[in-house]
Amino acid sequence: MKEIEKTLENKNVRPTAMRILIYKYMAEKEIAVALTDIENAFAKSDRTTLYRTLKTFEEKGIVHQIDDGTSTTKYALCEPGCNCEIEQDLHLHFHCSNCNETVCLTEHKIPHINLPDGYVAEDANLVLKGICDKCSRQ
Amino acid sequence: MKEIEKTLENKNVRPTAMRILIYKYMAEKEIAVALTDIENAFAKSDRTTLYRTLKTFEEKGIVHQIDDGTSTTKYALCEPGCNCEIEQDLHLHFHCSNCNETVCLTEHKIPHINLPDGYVAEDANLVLKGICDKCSRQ
DNA sequence: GCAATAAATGCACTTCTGTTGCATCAAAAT
DNA sequence: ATTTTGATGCAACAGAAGTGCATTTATTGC
Ligand SMILES: [Mn+2]
Ligand SMILES: [Mn+2]
Ligand SMILES: [Zn+2]
Ligand SMILES: [Zn+2]
Repeated sequence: MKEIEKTLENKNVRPTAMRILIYKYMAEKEIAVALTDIENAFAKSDRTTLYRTLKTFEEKGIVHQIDDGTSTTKYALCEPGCNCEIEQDLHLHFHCSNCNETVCLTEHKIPHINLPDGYVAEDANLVLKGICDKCSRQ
Repeated sequence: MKEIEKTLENKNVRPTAMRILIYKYMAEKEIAVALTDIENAFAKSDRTTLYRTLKTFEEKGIVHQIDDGTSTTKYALCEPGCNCEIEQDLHLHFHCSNCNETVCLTEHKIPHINLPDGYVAEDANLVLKGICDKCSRQ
């Protein structure tokens, strides 16, 4: 608990009760979560607050946004040592079409791509879809 | 015009007036288009019809859907010879953060990725974001 | 501690995109 | 010509994202 407070403070985010709860929630899940997931997890919560909390977390490099191809944006805690604010950590993401969960594969970086002349890449998003390890082992 | 009719018929899609217009519109643009783009291009058009037309086109392998990370789904005509219905053509897409246009880079296939044990990939989406050739030459 | 100030939260409401149900219209088959 | 099928148009809905403003809570300077 004190741990989380310190983490937030280190990132210049005031550790309010709600923020600590959200951080804790995300830390316990190993999968990426949507705004609605958090909303459902905390009955007594306001969507806007959660929304703005995630936005703040993202701006301060505490979480990163994931576009997994479903229509809902997901979020996941950044790895310790990740410097999202400064430069993107271009790892890939996996979305399971069976359990609908999305995970960060932080060890798997997006390979460098040679683009046609004139194109300058600044960011990249690679999402693989299929069956995740949990689902395939059943 | 007759060309388009034949193309549609070959894909088992009845060449109605609206469908021919939509196909023509997409063929003239070299960039991926959103439902709203088509809607705006044809004053006298109904969103639902356009929506269902794109859906039909996709099912019949005439267009493919593109998730470029903006909140709106884009569509682009499939290359002649592309067999989307049977197996995905996993080329990459480029989204320009300056002009906001998305293009297919059909020559650039998504590289094979080695996944951790248990993960089975069936589909992949790779979008590069940055400055496109048109914008970088200015 | 207390007033002034700034930040965080909660509520209401809006916009945008995608989607469905159902009635109507047009085309194809018998 | 009648039946049947497919396409279109209107209306309404759902989900996610985002904004404005009032209120509450925390922080700062005195
Ligand atoms: Mn991630
Ligand atoms: Mn494409
Ligand atoms: Zn799974
Ligand atoms: Zn551009």
